[in-house]
Amino acid sequence: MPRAGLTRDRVAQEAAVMADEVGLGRLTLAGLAERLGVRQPSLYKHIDSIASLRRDISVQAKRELGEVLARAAVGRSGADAISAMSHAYRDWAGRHPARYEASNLMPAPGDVEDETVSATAIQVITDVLTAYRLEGDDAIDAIRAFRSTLHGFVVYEAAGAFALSADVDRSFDRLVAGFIVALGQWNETVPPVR
Amino acid sequence: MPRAGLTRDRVAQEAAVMADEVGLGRLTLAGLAERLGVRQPSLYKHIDSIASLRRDISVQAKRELGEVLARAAVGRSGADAISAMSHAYRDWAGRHPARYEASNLMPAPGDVEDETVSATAIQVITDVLTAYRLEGDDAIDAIRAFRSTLHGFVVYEAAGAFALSADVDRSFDRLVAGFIVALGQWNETVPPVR
DNA sequence: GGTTAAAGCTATTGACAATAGCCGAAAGGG
DNA sequence: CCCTTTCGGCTATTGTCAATAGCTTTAACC
Repeated sequence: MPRAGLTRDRVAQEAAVMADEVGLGRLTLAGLAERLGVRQPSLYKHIDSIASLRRDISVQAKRELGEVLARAAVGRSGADAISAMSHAYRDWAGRHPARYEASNLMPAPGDVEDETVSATAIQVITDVLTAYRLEGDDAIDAIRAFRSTLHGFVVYEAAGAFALSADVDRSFDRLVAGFIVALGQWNETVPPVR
Repeated sequence: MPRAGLTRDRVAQEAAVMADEVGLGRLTLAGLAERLGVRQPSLYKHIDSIASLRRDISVQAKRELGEVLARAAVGRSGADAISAMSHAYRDWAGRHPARYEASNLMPAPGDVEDETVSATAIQVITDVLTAYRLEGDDAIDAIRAFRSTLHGFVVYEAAGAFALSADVDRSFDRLVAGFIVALGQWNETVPPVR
């Protein structure tokens, strides 16, 4: 029996491909092993557990998404950068549903690599919002709002929750435009103390 | 062996409670049966499958959420109603994480009860946005944006993704305030044709 | 070429959903 | 009030998972 030449990266890579095809929740070691031409227990020479495999997919996905966002924002600023980044985000999530889902898994406390790559991806967003001269908590609020807005839309779209006939592309354009409008008045939107 | 007096509703009710405690993905029939004082196979006298149980939780959750939203909006209109509904939404989701997750499951095609209760919950949102005199696709875009905004925030908050020190309540207030600002200029935010 | 670590394998376990088939409890009609 | 019938429990079992134990073979290095 010749060796299959697997590595931890190779296994995670194929796992991501399989997950995007069948869904992250339907990723099984038996199925993955078959794709890799190997028996199921053999995978444990390369992974610690299926949880650790999902973590590897997550780290890889965060890295990819961060790069996609950075590439979309390069050479642009302000509303232009936000719009470009938003569309790159939605596009990537749509083409890689399971990777996208995995990219939203929180790092385990103490997992430095995962924490680093997560922070790096978020930093791209932070940098783009900097053009609006937001600082401190104002900036944090804006980043949280931006991420929430994109995430909610992408999740609902992936779930097929936008069933009506209205054009989903147009809805997304308006969502982004609306967020940019809100951002332009961000300092005037501080709600009354409650 | 005296009868436990179970019904399909009673099982779904307890399942929702258990799911909120341990997570929807960790809901098991063994655990549920133990809570109900019954052996695991006995549950099949009341449910068809664990998928159908999740569907029952989903229907129940959609009904509850719809009622919560309707109650929050009653006697209010415009920005006031949107704000009240938003806070009721986040509050309910925070107190019932698994029910909330279940409430976002899509109805199976042809499941009339599920489709009805889903539509009813969304209708509450539609009614509130009506105050902004949005019609047709404009209204659909606004509803999609509103749902996306709330959902994204609630999901990230539940996942613990807002780890920084900044006050999450304040971030949510500003998110809602920002959406209301965007809504006020909704007709001016039609993006250029791309 | 011999040693050894790594990478594959079979066999097995334990958790889980699900099915089959039995048996006692409760409900209703004569 | 008993007899029948239905229905809600039960035990036993299966198939699919992830995961572990322990063996064998490959290939890398001296």
